[in-house]
Amino acid sequence: MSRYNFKTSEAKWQRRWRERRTFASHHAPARPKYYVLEMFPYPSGNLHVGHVRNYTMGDLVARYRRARGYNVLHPMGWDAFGLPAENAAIAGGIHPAIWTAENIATMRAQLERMGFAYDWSREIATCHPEYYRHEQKMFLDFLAKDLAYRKESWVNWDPVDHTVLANEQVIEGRGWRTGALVEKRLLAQWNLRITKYSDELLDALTRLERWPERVRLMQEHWIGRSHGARVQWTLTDGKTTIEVFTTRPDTLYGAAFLALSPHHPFAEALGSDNPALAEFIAECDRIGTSEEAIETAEKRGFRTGIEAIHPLDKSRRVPVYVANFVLMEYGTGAVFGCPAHDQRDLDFARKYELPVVPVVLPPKADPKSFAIEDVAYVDDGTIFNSSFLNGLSVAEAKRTVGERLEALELGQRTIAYRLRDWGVSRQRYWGCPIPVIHCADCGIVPVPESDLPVKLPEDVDFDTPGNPLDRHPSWKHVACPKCHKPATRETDTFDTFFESSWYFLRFCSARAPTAFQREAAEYWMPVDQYIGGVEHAVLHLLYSRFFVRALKECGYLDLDEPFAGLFTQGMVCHQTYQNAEGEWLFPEEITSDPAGRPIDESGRPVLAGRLEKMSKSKKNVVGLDTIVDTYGADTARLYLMSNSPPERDLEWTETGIEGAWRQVNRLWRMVSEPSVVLPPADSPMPDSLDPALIKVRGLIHKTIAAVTEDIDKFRFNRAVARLYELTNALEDVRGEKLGAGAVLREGLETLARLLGPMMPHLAEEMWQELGHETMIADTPWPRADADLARDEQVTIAVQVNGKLRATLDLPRDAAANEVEEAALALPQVTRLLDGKAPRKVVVVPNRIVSVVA
RNA sequence: GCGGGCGUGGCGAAACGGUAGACGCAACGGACUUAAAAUCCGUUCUCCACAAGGGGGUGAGGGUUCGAGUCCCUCCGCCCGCACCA
Repeated sequence: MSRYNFKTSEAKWQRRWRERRTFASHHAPARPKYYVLEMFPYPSGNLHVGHVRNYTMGDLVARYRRARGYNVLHPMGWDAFGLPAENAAIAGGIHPAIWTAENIATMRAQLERMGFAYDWSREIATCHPEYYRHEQKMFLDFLAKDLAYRKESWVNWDPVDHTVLANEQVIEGRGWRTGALVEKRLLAQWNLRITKYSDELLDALTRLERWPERVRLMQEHWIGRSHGARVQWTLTDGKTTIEVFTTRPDTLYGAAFLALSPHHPFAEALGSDNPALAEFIAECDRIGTSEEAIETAEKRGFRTGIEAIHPLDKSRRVPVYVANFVLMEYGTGAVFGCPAHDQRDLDFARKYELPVVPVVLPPKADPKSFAIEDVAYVDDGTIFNSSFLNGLSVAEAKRTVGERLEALELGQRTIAYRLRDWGVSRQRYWGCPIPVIHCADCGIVPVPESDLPVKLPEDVDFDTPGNPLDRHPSWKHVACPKCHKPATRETDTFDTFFESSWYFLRFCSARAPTAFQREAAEYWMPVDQYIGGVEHAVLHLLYSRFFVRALKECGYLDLDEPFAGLFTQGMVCHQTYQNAEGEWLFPEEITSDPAGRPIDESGRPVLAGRLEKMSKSKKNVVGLDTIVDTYGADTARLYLMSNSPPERDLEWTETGIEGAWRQVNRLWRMVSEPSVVLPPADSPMPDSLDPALIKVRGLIHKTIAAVTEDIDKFRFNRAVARLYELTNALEDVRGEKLGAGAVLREGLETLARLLGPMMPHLAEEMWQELGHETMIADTPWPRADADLARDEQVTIAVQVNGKLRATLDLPRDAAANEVEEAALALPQVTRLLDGKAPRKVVVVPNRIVSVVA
């Protein structure tokens, strides 16, 4: 019984693909192209099983499309800037560039061992000046087009990483990498004007038909377009006007107060001569970052003593508060409160004993008795208590009041967005330098293009916290390009999402002297199939969509969207173990006591924890090298594609990978020790076959059709099941039947070709063993013969009153009346009909007969 | 709170509105073996029955339909995203 020798086989085919440059892709405008891309990895040190699942899917698609005749681009590179490299430098004294390069070498070798069909000639690493120089140029172009600007603003500060974070990088008030509570800091930093494209980024989502609905919804919500109105309120001091934004101008007559953000300019101005208010504002900032505030989120206000005059009824006054829940960054930083129709305003009004006047009457409610208790009424109804708006619906009132405000020049209808500009400055070393110079006389001066790239200095020290670029003895001191007087470089570097926002363009012409060659990009783009984790649903995917728009505006290329098709795969999970103290344990640390209960090395009981995403901290990581050493790349690839739908999480189990290994050996045995003598390759199929073999041939062609459809629809787990089914059927092909060898050969060759994208080494080995000189990688995808795939006999279910009572085996496409007759003649049916005629009979051709007694 | 998704055997899961549980894992029984591994054959939703056969079954309840895991309504549970966005 021979075992498949994956070690020699996998190395052999990897070498052959490499030597023949099988997967190098070439610009060929006449051919249909297909660009497959997996989100490129951060070179953290080792590839993990989750990466491999992602890349196996991409590789499967790439090889499949190649077999289908497409000119495929399938590149790989490294998202090489980032904090872990810098942290390694701080902890271990190794330079980030060296740490990164070593990790890349390790991970590239791991990718090669998996046999992925990448065009390695296009490999890029974003930390190379040959890469990042181009984004420095882009930034200068953005500056020229006013798509980049510098602004002092309240930013998210991660106290662990000592850097600013973008809004998208703050999850539940914590830094996305460190989990540390984010603080608010007032800093000048560079922003990219993503909000310029708010409408376009939102509206174009509907055209991204091959994106998951959920990702589109997340982006839609993130952009957060709200229709409303701006309304001017004059204060009783007679000189100040406060503008508020509202989505409910129809409730203007229900206004009970005005609330300003603590950072609203007028609030700050009042605070400067009111110590109590200044203290309140300071407190808001303090509490705003504490854990307690995020959990309790108590609404608090400071009554300024000033009143605002109702814009549509000068006789009415409402108090003006400074309130902790009003955000300066959204709308105008000021709101009017209508307690009857907004829950938060109601809570605030109850706390400060403000009047609650309903202005929207629910359907069928009595205007005399309707009152708000603890719950604000937020649904549609009829406007009342509202002067000229009385009797209108909410929608009508919004329009009418909008028109009136505009006529009186007291406001206008407008749109507000949740999306804010993307802050890209990071106070760290291991990133792309921002190519500007600060000059005392000339202000901010862009680095001249001829001076690009601004390279990172190599001689930096990490002994003290903070940004090493800032304290480097010489790097930042330069002459101002304009006036030539001493000036300093910007020492912030770009957010690393800057690099990943355009790498897919660089791959189109990875060695071009410019960022990319326009014709190459316009040929290959957009990416036809992009594959990665859902964690980038707003971050990377939104930034990239913005980038292609910004680059288009700067004249780089004509492209609307970067990714035509997107697939977000699930995570790979694994069993975890914890002891009574909640400490995570490695599986090797666990033994069992005499009663068979799991215990740790010191005899304490162990709890089998829940399935968790593999992570070092939870000690449930399965090492990729161990898997490949034990079972080979194809077995790992097969297991990762089987058992779970690709979008769902996959549980890693030892028994599961062993099952895949059994299948690999079964397939190998079927070709190396076939149960029947096979005719030579390319022999014709005999004219007559045993009926059982005709069925097997039918299955072969059904499998081709089904696997093709499954791969097209990203149902890899079903494709695997289909292939197992065919394998099971081929195992039953025995020599005594007429034509067995020829059918078995057809079946095995089909299997090898269908397995090609999934288990490429084994497929090549099978193909060679079957006597072929060619490679599967160069063999077209098999075609299903529809005539062969069609069954001549079909099994038809017979239901009586909705219950299955019998089945009928009949020739395919039998006439409906014959099928009905046959069904009604069945004893199981006549018994239930009890001599009576059926009330109704429904015949679905080749499927079912439904009899109603 | 708002938005979205999902509930099917012991487990991962299949199922154009048409024979629920394909395929795999695990388990059990058997063959081969001195033995084990590997391999092969068989059983495995559940209940009644020796069997033939029959009843029940896709989170719960209702509805549409000749026919519902699938469509509609109500509820329960789990997961994810956003969260003071005015």
